[in-house]
Amino acid sequence: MAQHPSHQDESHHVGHDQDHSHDHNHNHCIDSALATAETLCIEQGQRLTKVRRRALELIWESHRPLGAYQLLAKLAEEGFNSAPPTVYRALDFLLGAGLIHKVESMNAYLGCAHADKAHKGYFLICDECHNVMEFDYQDIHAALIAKAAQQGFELRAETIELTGLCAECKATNTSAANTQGTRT
Amino acid sequence: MAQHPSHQDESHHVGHDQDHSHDHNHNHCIDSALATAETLCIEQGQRLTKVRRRALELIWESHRPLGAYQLLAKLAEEGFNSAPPTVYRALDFLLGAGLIHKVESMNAYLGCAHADKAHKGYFLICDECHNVMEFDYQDIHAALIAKAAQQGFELRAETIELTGLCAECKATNTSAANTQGTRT
DNA sequence: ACAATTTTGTTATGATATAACAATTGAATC
DNA sequence: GATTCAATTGTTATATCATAACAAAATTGT
Repeated sequence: MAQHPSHQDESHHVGHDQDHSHDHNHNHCIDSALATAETLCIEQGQRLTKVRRRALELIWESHRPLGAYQLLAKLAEEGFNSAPPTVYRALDFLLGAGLIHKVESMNAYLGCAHADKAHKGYFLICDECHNVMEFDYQDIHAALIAKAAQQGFELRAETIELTGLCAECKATNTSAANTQGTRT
Repeated sequence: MAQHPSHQDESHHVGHDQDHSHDHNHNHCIDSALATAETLCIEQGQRLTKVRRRALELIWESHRPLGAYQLLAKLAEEGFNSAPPTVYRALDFLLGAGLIHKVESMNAYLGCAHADKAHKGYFLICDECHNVMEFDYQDIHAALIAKAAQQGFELRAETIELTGLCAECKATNTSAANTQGTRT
């Protein structure tokens, strides 16, 4: 069900248009994500309609978290309806199915690298280049559940958004402006 | 500098208009927070002007995270300027000084219970009553720094927003609708 | 008082998201 | 195939959250 070999604490790099050779083939990610989505939806009797499917693809194709209106523009280019409810409905569906995350601090949407129903969204967000890396961390997950339970709180979803400076920007920043300034 | 005895992993309850007898005197929190704010600002040569000070008070007086426009309305009632930049400037200042947090998933603002410059915002947010409890957890903090460093990422700020069902709502929910439905 | 800086006032607009209701499509049954 | 019901999409309007840009006023240091 997961599109990556299931390491316990794996990380998934999102972004880096210019250089993802060190990473993996992003097209493979998209294909896997879509396949997973199909399976999940069928299993749950939900309909991955044209606009929902295409929205998911576009989100995956984007190398950064995608804003709702950015996504809407892309959909409109392809002949889909261009009114906001179109995109928000697709996003709601995909969020509900656990196929994407919302990065709250960016008001932007990102393919879920773990396609689970656990609603965990753990992100490293670079202040400079705005690339986002999703990570998983079972120990943290367990600790948070325990901490919540200790307060009598029943945990349903977790959002962790860590901001700072990514490795690339830390390197380039000291010498010159980084190469990832463009956004789209 | 902290307004609570400095437990390692303390929790601070925000909310519960009807019942905070089990908790502590909220007025004390406000007074302490304001005193801390004064001290911090003086130390750093920053000016806690009337509108900034009153904004901070109002945020603390609110028993739930306060939206920018809610705060703006309260300020306007008291004769402050009623245009959005007024409130966003105050919020920016208070955020920058580490005196408040933004709850990203609610677009709302909350007094920082630890008045530190570490920019940690760890929250338990109830889906039902929308009360928010801030907590601190040094082990998680350390683990996140380590995890980030492992990716070459230099951590600057942390946001953890955990949603689910609080103890009160878990109890009341099973029998009847909870008593905290109103939103100010 | 004067100049420099910070803060606030003011107008306008941008960006994100939802409400409400009509029209269409899909799926299940007759 | 026609009928019915539910889910999805279209459409218009509006709510909510946030910032740009520049003018006016207040504060600080000299």
